[in-house]
Amino acid sequence: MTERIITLLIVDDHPVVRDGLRGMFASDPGFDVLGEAGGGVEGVELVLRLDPDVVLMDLRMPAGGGVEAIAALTRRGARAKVLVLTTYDTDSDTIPAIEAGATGYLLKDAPREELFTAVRAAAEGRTVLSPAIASRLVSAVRKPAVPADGVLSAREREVLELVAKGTSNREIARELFISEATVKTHLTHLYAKLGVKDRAAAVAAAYDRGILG
Amino acid sequence: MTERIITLLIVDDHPVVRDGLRGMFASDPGFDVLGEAGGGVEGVELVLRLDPDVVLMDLRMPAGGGVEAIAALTRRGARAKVLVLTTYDTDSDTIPAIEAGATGYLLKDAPREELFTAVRAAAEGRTVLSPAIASRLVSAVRKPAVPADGVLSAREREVLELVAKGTSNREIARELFISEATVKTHLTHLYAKLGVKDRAAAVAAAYDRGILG
DNA sequence: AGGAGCATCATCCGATCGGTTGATGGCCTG
DNA sequence: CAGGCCATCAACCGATCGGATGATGCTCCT
Repeated sequence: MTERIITLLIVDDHPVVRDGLRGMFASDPGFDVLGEAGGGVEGVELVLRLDPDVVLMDLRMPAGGGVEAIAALTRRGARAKVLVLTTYDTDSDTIPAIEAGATGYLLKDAPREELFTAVRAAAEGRTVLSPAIASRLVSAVRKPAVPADGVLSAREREVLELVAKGTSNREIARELFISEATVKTHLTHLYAKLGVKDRAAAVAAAYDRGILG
Repeated sequence: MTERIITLLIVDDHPVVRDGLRGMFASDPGFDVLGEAGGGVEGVELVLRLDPDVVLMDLRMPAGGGVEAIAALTRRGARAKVLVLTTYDTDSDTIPAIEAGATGYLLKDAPREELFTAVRAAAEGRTVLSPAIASRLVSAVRKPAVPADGVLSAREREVLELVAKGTSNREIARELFISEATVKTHLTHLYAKLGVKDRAAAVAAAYDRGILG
């Protein structure tokens, strides 16, 4: 792998941040900042024109949101990898940004070396996530495990799974080698636990809480 | 934050790997390997008995799969953080492992220092993902954005939404200012479209296809 | 103009469900 | 060892559902 120079584009509404990043990357001959934009719309234009390897993108911007910009680039099949650089890890746009096609997601307080590493990784298409973001992602995926799933007993879950497949009580009984009465008992119990009154609502509640899915 | 010693448990079916890891961590006074297990079942037992800070867990094991072991620990509310250490990044158990409650996920070829860092991070509850795994996670999150419905008519969706809330046909009729007969017609139609035979299965199918949720 | 799809309504009936009450035995925890 | 949670079973009954069938009127597209 040849040590190519990585071309960059900086998109951030704060001139101070843009200058800071520009200076930082200028100090390393492995990078070349092609340009800057102060908003998402302008950023998309520049990306299409300058075709950088990596785009450092802020999310919160007045002139064209970062997420929309990322989505626009993804839609147009831009070659550039987008590395989100944001200030707050509490940002609610985290997941949307990643869904929109961001290659990485870092906090602005990341140390200089980490930033460099991340940009190189992004240029190669590798995913880079700061720990806080990784946690958030994991939580998003884990929605089934975390939210108190210990509510239903194993047997009750088993019955519920069959219910979700459209199985009748009698069939469930046969399937699980128990009597229909027992199936009904399990159902009444899990209705109470889920706070619903029929099987359809139970299935919905189970999906909402990640018990099914 | 006091620099506490981090206690470890190693779960892997290969003695060589166990020895290697043990030796590696023995060389650093910041870690204390409490024990080893050769399988998931044994691993769970040891975790409950020794109560380590971090568990290094292999996924592919003959005696009790890693994913099951992680799920078991999560279910029992074990304090230990699980750091998955596997050989292949193509492992299909990646997502399940994380869903089951793994705190981190690394490849075995990770450099020694990275491993140490990851263990310390895991001990603090921070999420650690190797790049390949991060990519996989991102893909998993990004996937659900695609699915389109369009199958059901607006009215049918409306009925289905109420069904998911446990509303009876009669109540749905009142709610939508139509007759109960009409509600049933909508239902039979949407059952056919979704390929199911009752309301519970319809709700499940709708969640699976992203029509509800 | 004609057909397709949608929304609306009606009736009838067997199948299924949900609620209730009551009971037995196993397992774990305090 | 008592009390709690779980799994199991029973019998009964009213409420609800699902299926079949047939019909009317609307809109959209061809």
